[in-house]
Amino acid sequence: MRHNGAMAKAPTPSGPDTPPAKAPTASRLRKEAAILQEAENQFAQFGFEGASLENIGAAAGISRHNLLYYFASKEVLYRRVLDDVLDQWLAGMDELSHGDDPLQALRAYVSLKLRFSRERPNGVKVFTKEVIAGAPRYGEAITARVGPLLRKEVRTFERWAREGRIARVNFTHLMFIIWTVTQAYAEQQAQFALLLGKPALTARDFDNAEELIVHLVASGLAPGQPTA
Amino acid sequence: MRHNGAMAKAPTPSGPDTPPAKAPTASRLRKEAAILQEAENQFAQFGFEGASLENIGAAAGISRHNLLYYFASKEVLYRRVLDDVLDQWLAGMDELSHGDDPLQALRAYVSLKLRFSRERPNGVKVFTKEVIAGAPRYGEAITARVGPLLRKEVRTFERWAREGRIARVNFTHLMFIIWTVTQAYAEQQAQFALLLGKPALTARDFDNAEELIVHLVASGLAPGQPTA
DNA sequence: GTAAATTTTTACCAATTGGTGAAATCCCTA
DNA sequence: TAGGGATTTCACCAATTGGTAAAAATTTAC
Repeated sequence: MRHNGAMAKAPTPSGPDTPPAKAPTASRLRKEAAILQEAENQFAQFGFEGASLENIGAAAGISRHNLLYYFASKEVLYRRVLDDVLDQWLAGMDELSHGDDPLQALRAYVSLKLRFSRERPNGVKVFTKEVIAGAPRYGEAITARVGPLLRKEVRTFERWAREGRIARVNFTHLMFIIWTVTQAYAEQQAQFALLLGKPALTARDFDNAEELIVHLVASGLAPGQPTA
Repeated sequence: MRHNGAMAKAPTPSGPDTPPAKAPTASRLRKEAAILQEAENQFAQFGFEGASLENIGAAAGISRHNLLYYFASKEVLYRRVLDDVLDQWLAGMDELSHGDDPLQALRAYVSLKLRFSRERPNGVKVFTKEVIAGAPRYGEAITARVGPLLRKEVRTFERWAREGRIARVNFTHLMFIIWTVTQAYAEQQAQFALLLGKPALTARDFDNAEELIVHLVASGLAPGQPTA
């Protein structure tokens, strides 16, 4: 049950293995951020095995050896990238339960998730590639960090259903579907753009997607329907 | 507008570059099939760059050099894997337009697509990884082969909408969403299983998914609604 | 049974991979 | 300006990468 999450981004101020543990300088943080960003790009395009530290370093303007000074290994770097993505996602999920109106909360969640897909597509891509590969390096974190929040979310849905505010469907799968669809607009951007005959997806395309997704979810959850 | 599709699986019996062009023996076909299958597995797990011909060959029981005798290069092998997947998908898509009842046709399509995801998850994974990477090696085929069928499909939906049999939504995005959701149950199997607390997805899970997906699509397309 | 074609193996290549350990350099503080 | 920690570079490693060319072995055809 190790946590291992991204909260470790701020180095633990004390620990058995890190005697003094000074605060990292601003320049160090800047450099780490630059590395993380390039790592996100490269991992997104080539996956864990396919990406090379050499290229990541070059894109960030430093040598591979220097990169290894900031991040002890490829895997450490990779995990940090995933931690960042998961942090943002989970923060958004937490807000879902807090809304009053179910559909309004769902719309806000879909909107948030789509915005993330639009603004940080590469983060989404790294995560999905990890999952596609069978989550060999991040399965633990998914179980430990996503699982509890998902169950909490499902309980909220079930409460709403008991109150007759939404129809009762399989809420776990509903969450799977919402995740999948919103993330697809990051992952599959290239394909969607090709098929729409344009060089890239526009804000308008994301709006269209949001409208349709919300419409599908809303009509599927409209109370007083044949329960699915 | 080269076609380049998988119909080339059966070697063209005559051509300017292949003087006699004999039919491949059964043993050769068997060996090629074995290689293709292992390639599908390895590409699914490691992506194009991450997978190695050495391992693919080993898994298929032959040496890398021998593999290179059957497939001239890594990229040729990769394309053949994708061709196979696309062939099956497009065949299923073609049937969509042929149904009489829109919802029945959609249900059949969702079911077919999910079955494919269940039976050949690795094929789906290879395709999605290619798309995530920006379709650098298969974009042409997507444009040339998927594009026309998608447009035809959308026209069918629009006809149904004109006839008042389904509500009018953005049908292009609807297809994107149906693709995405059905394929997710292949790609993200590992994550879904983790979050469901089981070692792997079962037939039952796929049934639940199908039920919910069809429910969402059906209620979203129910005629006489606020058009989205 | 021999010739021809198909298949497999061997030898080789230049480039790249992630990573270790030590040396050199830089920069801030006292 | 001297000391000391932080940072960068240098040298090196064993392993692996996709691919070519040719020789060897095997199968097929006559």
